[in-house]
Amino acid sequence: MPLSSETISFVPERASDARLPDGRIDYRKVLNSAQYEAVTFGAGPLLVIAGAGSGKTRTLTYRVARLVEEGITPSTILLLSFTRKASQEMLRRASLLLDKRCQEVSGGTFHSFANGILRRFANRIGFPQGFSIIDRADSEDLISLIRKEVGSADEGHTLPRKATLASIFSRTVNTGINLEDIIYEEYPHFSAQREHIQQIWQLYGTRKHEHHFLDYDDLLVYLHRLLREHEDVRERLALHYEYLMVDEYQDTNRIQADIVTLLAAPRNNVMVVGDDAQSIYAFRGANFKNIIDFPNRFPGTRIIKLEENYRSLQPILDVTNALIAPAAEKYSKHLFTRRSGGKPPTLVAAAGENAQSRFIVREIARLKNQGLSLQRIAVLFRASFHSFDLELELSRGGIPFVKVGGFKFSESAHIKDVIAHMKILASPRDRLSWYRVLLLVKKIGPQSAQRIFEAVLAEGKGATGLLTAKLKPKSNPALDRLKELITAMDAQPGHAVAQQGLLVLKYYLPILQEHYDDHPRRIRDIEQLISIMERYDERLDDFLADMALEPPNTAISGEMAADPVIEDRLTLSTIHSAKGLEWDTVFIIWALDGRFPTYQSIEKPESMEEERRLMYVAATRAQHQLFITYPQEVFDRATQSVLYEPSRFLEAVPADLMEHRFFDPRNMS
DNA sequence: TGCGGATCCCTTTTT
DNA sequence: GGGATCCGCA
Repeated sequence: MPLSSETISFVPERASDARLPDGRIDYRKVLNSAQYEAVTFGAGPLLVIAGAGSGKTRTLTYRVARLVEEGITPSTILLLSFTRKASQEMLRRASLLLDKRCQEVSGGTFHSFANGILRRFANRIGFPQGFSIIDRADSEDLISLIRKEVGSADEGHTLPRKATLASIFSRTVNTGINLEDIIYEEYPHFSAQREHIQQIWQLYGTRKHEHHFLDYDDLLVYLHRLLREHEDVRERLALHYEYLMVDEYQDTNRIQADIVTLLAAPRNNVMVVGDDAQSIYAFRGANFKNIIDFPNRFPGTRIIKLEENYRSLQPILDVTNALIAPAAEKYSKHLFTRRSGGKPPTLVAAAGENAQSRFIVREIARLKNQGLSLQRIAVLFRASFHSFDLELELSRGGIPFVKVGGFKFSESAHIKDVIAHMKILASPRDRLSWYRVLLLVKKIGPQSAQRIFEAVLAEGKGATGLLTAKLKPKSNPALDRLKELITAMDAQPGHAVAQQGLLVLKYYLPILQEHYDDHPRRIRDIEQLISIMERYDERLDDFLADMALEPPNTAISGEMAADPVIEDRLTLSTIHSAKGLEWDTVFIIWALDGRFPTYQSIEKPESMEEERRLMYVAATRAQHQLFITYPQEVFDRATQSVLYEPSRFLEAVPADLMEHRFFDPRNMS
């Protein structure tokens, strides 16, 4: 588990410190005046602008405790946050403050909340037999099938790749801008193909509907539609949820803001918390103007600013304030701290990529010798692949780490393969999963897969239809093995999820060994997946929904990362996945112009603003020590150019606020 | 029709 | 360095 030190440093107040004589929590004593005001705010709309490290989580936690303490029924409080982990953590802390009633507070991500509601009202949205959630990879696979059908009849032009198509589609859904305009504005090089793209888009919608698939965006779209078009449902929900709280409001998109508005009316007991300076999800349709517009949506909004920073020492805060100063943000804040002392952050120019990695390894070894535990250190980067070289050096140096963000465990081919076998039992009409399963069988290619799928469908008996369907090549030993698997899984008493997983593993093992040289590692991954399955008993649908909505966010790579015995590990994380967390010591690597900011964003002013906020988010994770490093000269394949300038965002930081160093392992002893 | 090999492309962040 | 695509062979 990627433990942030925040998890560790949160010490629930000792009863004697934090209680009034009558045993109630003494909020005034443990909160500053702005936090206190937010926590004790009564009814109506409330906007809390919470600067980095200003006790945002603390404020939400105490507010939950306070509402429950006042007698509000916990399940009528709805806490929407960015990750399920974040909301669980808040409820856990609230429980420590008050009691376990806080665990009954409703909460989760927008997507998981939507999933729950839509399952209850599936008949209202046209899916009386339910639906399955497809993740980004599934959605790309579906798009890819359609893409092949539509083909590109035009001479010389090629259609965008599946991933690009998926991004275009998601963008139009989440921003509400129509497809043509998205293409013209953001993908002008595909303008000539816009009619084909439009066609794929329409077919994608039809196919999803036929298969009862909802992709991530659909969860929000259908929830929105449900609330808008079924007033009785909206009213029921709005009456049920007396108090709404939304964390990280700066990262919501238009649909999410509308959902909040619909759920809140007419009481409008809605509290949103966020920081416009930390908005980093515009690429997925988030619009930080939501937070600016909140008071317009909810007239009479009380605005509270949390401006005292409890996280970072003054020298770090000086640097982060300088980093964000040039940003065109709307809610101005003046972050200050009473935590003086500490050294200025260090800016390190390394001789090259590997020198940068070696610097990190050397520095971390030094910190560890000084007694700092690895759990309290993180290395942050813009893109997942930026840590590859460092991962090798860390392994070589014997420093255990966990990597968060980027490619996920659940996205790797072998995990998807195993899950596809479970899915064909749960939803036998799922074409994607059938194709995936069938293509793994020897001698079966796309043509046969399609025929077999149609034949099974025609049997109308679920996955076991494969046993009776008449298939062309009469004998195929490999296919017979698949039939045996389906028989065995179907015969599983009660269909215990983990038992089915074990059957799949046994069947899949030879395929895995043939396909991958690194099968031992992949087998371990699957075993880990099976241990996750054990938590679900016989609830296969829940398991599959959770794998799509809340997959484990840690990427497994390398021996060190996979060893469960080692507790104290360094965290490697994308900046996006580090949001909301904090560590004693933070390293930001690849602060090199062209990498961070990425070369893709350099020509786009809005993207550059977002990159700047990312740098701000990264730097504000540090409590006591901050290192920013960049390799001095690197050849970049993508742009065919040499990158050598430090990140332009560093120009905003006066030279005397940082200590400047140069590192070349060849010149060191 | 399946499959392996060669070649040309682009390479971010996540629910 | 990986995916999409094309081509030739079984």
